[in-house]
Amino acid sequence: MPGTSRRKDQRPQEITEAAFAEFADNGYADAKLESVAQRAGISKALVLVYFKSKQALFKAVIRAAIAPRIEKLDSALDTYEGSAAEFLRGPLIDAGCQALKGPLKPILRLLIAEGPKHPDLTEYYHGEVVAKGLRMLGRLIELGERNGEFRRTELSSTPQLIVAPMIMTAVWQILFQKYAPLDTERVLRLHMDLLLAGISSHEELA
Amino acid sequence: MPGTSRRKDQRPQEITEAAFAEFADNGYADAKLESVAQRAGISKALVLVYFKSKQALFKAVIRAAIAPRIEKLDSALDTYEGSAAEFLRGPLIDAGCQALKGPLKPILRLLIAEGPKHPDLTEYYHGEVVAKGLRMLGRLIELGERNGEFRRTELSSTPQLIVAPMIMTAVWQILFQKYAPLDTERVLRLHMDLLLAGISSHEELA
Amino acid sequence: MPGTSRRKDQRPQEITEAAFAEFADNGYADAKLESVAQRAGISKALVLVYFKSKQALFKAVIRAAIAPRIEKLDSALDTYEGSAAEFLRGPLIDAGCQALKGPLKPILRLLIAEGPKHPDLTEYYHGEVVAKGLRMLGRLIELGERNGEFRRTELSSTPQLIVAPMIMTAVWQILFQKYAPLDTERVLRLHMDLLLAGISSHEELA
Amino acid sequence: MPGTSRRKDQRPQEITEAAFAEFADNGYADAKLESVAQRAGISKALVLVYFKSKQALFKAVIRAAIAPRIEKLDSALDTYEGSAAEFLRGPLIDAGCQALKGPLKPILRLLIAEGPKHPDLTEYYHGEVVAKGLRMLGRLIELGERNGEFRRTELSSTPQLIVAPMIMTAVWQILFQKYAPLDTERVLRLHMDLLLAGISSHEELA
DNA sequence: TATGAATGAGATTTCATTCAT
DNA sequence: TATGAATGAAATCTCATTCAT
Repeated sequence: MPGTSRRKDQRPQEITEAAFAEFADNGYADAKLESVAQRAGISKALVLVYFKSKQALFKAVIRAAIAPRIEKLDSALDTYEGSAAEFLRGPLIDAGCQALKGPLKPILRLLIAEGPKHPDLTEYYHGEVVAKGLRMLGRLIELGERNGEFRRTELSSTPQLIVAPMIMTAVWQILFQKYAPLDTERVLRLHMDLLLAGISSHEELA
Repeated sequence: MPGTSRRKDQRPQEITEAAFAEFADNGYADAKLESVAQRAGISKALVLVYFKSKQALFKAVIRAAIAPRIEKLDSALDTYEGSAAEFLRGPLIDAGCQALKGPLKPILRLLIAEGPKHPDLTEYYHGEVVAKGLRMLGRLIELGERNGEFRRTELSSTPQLIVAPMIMTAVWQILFQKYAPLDTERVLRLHMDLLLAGISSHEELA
Repeated sequence: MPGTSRRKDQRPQEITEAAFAEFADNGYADAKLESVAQRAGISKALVLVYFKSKQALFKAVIRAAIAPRIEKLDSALDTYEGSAAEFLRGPLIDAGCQALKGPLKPILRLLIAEGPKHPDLTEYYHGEVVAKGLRMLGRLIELGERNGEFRRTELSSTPQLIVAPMIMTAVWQILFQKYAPLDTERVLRLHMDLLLAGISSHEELA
Repeated sequence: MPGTSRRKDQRPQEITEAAFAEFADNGYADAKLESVAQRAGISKALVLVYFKSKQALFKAVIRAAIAPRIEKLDSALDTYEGSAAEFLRGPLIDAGCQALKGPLKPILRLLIAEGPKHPDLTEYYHGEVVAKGLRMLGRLIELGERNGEFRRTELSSTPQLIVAPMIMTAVWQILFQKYAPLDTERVLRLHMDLLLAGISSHEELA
């Protein structure tokens, strides 16, 4: 029954949420606008009123899923007080666990599958999320080095290594969680232990 | 073309190779049997004579791409003579670099994208390649611990951490290589340095 | 805008004008109510308040475009004083040129394209415009024959021949004006010269 | 039942013929591939195997309908022996009558309706058919003038006037044939009489 | 009157798959 | 074995039209 004139401004979000679920479940190609519409409780056509095409919807979904991460990152380190090591062990691992419980895996999966066809998406994701996050980590390591917490290594210029286990875990859980579960927190914590042991400047003194 | 090369037993391989290229270029959904046939220099219909369906072809492709990795792994460590650290720094990093130059990325991409729809594939991949490799790495670490090379850590029970940077690099290069290239060898080497520093039993004290 | 100009009775005309432009530009099938509404500065729904359907709008547009022609015709000859030949050379050619500068071409195009689906439209057009005009031309020729200006021919019963070049020119300009422009006035004038030469009663006697 | 492997080379023509009928009946926009397929006794999909899209099919149809006219034109005048006037009265009128019985009207209707959206089609039609035909007529008139059959007029540079009644008749029959039939041959013959009277160098006086 | 929101119906197009040869 | 010809099923997208406000 048309003309219900419902919350127009909620609709886009309702749709992207429904679409995110559909895309996450089935991947881009197997996602059907029909299903998206059903999940959102609306007609197929209305989806296309709000998003010009399936592709446009997809991009909107990815952006909408990514956007919230951006703000968190920005303020995370700035407001932090404490040693670099404590940050790595505390907030960073927490953030990693959160991400792995949240939509990181679907996003990663969708990006890996469809990214090569949508360079603008990967560029956006890299610029807005990844590069920023890595820069922050790089600065953190440098801080630790200047502090004397860490010895000088090349880690600050390759901060990807800090989060590599997070990516690995995501991939693992996407592929193998069913046959060989991997405990996120345990992995991240162990990695951080080893990494900190590897870069700390002096525990060997003791 | 060597004698029109129409021997029945070469065909399957010719087709899976063509199909691998097509799948790698376009992903599963956008791969067209027509293109596969063209790449293989045969007719679309013949593809389906050898492989009952697109899905069956896909599975065959993945298996064919994975199979060669299996044998390599098996013999790698057994025949090795030298310290655990040397193995990690030498053959392992080499293998990682090789994999990243070879078909690891396409395979990873295809598995991540389509894996959830083909549990048998991921199970197979896990059982035949991943689990074996990780077991080997676990044993290697234990060996080093018994050697006295490494201190006792939980690494041997979470050997994924050893290869996490390889996965991370693959993902990175799939997504961002265009905007922010990442040098495989440098990453793997740095990671190994830090990891070994983290687990070494620090004779450096002496 | 004169006082928001929202007087109910202007609306229909505003809409048919907008619609005429849209139909003329895109043809019936490719004309979109959305565009009509935009051109008229109103909402799509309001178009359908005034005209029950796209088809109804189309008919109204054609009628509105045709209507003004009717009156002109009626009085044209009645008030004319002078010889038949002078009328053909003067007012008639002028009218033809006017028509070809005005909406004759769009109307013709729309009628030809959509007419067969709307017999009532073509019937109306024929009855109200074409037949009347032709009857007038027939009477004019008869007048000239009685006058002695023209010899007796069958032209008076086939007055379409008098305006054939006008139709031809319209069609030509619709299709080929871009590649091979045709000068309206030159064509009509030449035709009239030849026609009058063909029917005049005796100048060859001299 | 697939695989019938019928006359592959007849199919394109079968399809264009079916499509011509469908387009002629319904116009481009209302023509449905489904109907075309039915008329051709094949499946919708097969139409698109032979013609990449509806538009491509349309163009092929127009070209196929036009092509045969081209050859006829070329040889028409060249082989003719006799006076210019005889040609105009004989073969030309015959050709006109033929055209009006044949597919001229549908082609004209389709071109008028869709031409503006397909400039390549109208350009092709103009170049291959119209311009050639008109050039021929122009030469014919000049011939007659040199013969002494005709007096010097501008007709040779505006030969469209010779065929204007043909176009007019086509348009008339498309629109009004039902309410006010127009006899093709009578119209063309009368026009030719008047035209020849208008341009003849009137030795008839003597 | 006027509109924004919503939908239903339908058409083109794509492609894996089948079958006769 | 090998293929060309053919099709069925499905999915995106378009748009006139409706309805509640």
